[in-house]
Amino acid sequence: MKGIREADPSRRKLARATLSDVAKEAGVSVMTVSNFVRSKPVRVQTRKRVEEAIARLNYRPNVSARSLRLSEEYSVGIVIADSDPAFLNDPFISRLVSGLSNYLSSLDYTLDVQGVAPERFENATILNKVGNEALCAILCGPKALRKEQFANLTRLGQPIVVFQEVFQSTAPNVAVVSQDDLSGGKQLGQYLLKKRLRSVVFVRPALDWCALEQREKGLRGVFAAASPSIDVKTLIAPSERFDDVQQVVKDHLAKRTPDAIVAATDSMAAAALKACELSGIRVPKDLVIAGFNGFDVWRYTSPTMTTVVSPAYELGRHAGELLIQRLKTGAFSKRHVVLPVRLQVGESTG
Amino acid sequence: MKGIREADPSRRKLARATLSDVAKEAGVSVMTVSNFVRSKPVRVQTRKRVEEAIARLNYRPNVSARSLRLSEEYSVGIVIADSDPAFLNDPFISRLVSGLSNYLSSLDYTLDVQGVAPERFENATILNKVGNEALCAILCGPKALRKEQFANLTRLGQPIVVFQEVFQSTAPNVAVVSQDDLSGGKQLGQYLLKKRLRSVVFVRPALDWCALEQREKGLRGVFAAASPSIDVKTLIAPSERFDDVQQVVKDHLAKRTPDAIVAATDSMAAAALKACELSGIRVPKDLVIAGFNGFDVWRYTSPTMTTVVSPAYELGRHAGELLIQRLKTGAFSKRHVVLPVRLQVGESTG
DNA sequence: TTGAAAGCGTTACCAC
DNA sequence: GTGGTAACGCTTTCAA
Repeated sequence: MKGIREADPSRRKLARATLSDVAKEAGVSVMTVSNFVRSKPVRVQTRKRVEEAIARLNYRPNVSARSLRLSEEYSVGIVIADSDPAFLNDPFISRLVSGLSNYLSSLDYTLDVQGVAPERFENATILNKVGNEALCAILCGPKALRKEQFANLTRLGQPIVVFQEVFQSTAPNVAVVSQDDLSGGKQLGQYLLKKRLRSVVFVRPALDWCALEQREKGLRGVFAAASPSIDVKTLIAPSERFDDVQQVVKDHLAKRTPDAIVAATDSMAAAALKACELSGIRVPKDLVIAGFNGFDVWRYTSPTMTTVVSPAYELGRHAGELLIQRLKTGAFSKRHVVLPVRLQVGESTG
Repeated sequence: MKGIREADPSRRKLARATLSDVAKEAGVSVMTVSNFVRSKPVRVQTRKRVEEAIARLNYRPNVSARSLRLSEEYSVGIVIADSDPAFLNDPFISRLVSGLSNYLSSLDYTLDVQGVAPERFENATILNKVGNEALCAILCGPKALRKEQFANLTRLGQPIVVFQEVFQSTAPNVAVVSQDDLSGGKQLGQYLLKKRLRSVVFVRPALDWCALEQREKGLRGVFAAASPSIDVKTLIAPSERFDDVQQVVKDHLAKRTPDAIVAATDSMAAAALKACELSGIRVPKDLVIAGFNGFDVWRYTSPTMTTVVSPAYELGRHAGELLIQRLKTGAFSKRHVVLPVRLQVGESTG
């Protein structure tokens, strides 16, 4: 009988070569093979035989068995609450996940990705299996809901990093990683202040989203401190979808033309720009526009968009570092990390 | 002694409650708990005790142990070769992965995501461990390299779906899922034919990329068949980066102005549009522009972009279905799937 | 340097 | 309906 058991079509998985299959094939003991696989010293002569046997049998280690034995999973999960089924499509999220994934890969960790509708967050299967040593989460939805989800995450006991949240982590297993959206709002506000504006409209989606609050707060703070006469209005679009934003801005412009529109994200700013174009309002001549994120959208518009650049990739990478360190040392080195953002001036503000 | 062992900070992971911990706590056997967890019939009375014990101990099943026992991982991996570290940032990839992830989640499967530089593909850790029942892959780079990677993937023995590849799958464990880029090129060509063009420039990155070849082939085929007098040139940008494309198009426009520019993707088309703008060429009046993908970029430009819409999300979803069916039945129902694309006319072609 | 045995947490199988 | 036992593939421990 050969080392590999026959494939059984009724089984889900093809039977694969195991350590002992390789051992038999190479005429050595299991431990010798195991040592070889884990780069422990093995005599050159034996080493060669093992190497050949592995190649012949196409052996690859079974991570489940290894994990079970070591109580280490070498795997991290990320749950992303988003109302869009194409949750990775958000450039903030795609960059963040890329950064996290790359850092983990460099340490031979695996990243499990799962998106979930905000209201079904608790049902995400990734939360109900112990298969990851640690978790990351991006929450979404009304504050009360998020608070509950945050509390439930804490209760899981695993090391967890939550992105872009306002809540304080009360448990030693939870850390929060954010970008400085408050400062982003301030930076943009201070820049716009120089434009001697009298009226500003802040466009945001109806969705309760923590970063947006900070952006608006920073912006309003600057204007309020500088001059009480500047009129700052908030315009709420039914969603952050292009058409919704465009419509809401268009309707507003039909009534009056402000000096500036600041949108919660660049793509919303692009929608506002389109609305201006359709309303015959020239940007930046009649009206200036700015957004947040600084990913790619700012390049595509004409004029190019003034924006506040988000360090999304670094957010993911940073979370990875924090988590791995937590796993290695048993404690988070920091429980709250805030990365800086940076204003990038484009043509849309003159 | 309590059921849960003390946490040992030197260990990577907190010790968690096991089935037998719960069994002791509830005063029943391990099997009863196991049965309960897996929704097998358990007497109501016992059921309640188990339920409480689980809650008290915060028990969650250990997937490694389960996987080991069942030889089922309930996990699929995807390797994405990309020269950009923020590999998920490509909207085609982010949609594809979202579609795959959501389908798998709905069946309680997990998705492991790993990006890798094209030349380091073989080193991707996800390929060297058995921890996924099946794999998906997006290759990238010169054809010869991709062919070798394709062959190596085949050799892994796991069920595999490769996206957007030209190679025939010779092994029963490999399927290829693509979109009909050839037809996309043709559709766009046929539409442009009505514009009575005499000269067309196709802009593409230097990178060898299988979908692009098909798009160009489809496009050229239509023009060649319709009229040998139409001049079709290919303009190669050093990369698909915005600046690179913009520069290359600008340089070309300095020499001559074609009737149409077709770019390999919408973001490249946006770069071409910007180059026209800078060169004082009016779109679509002096020159028409079109791209491929139909994700979001087409909305942001002004004029909006004519494009060929890619079913990226469905590609991912379809691969998921194929893979799960393959795992269940032991054979792929189809070894080659091609999803249709669709022309979407915007303002950039008049 | 190599080998034998125990055990990680779970489930299939068979008794009761 | 419930419980005991063996086994999944691996690594740690201890002996040779």
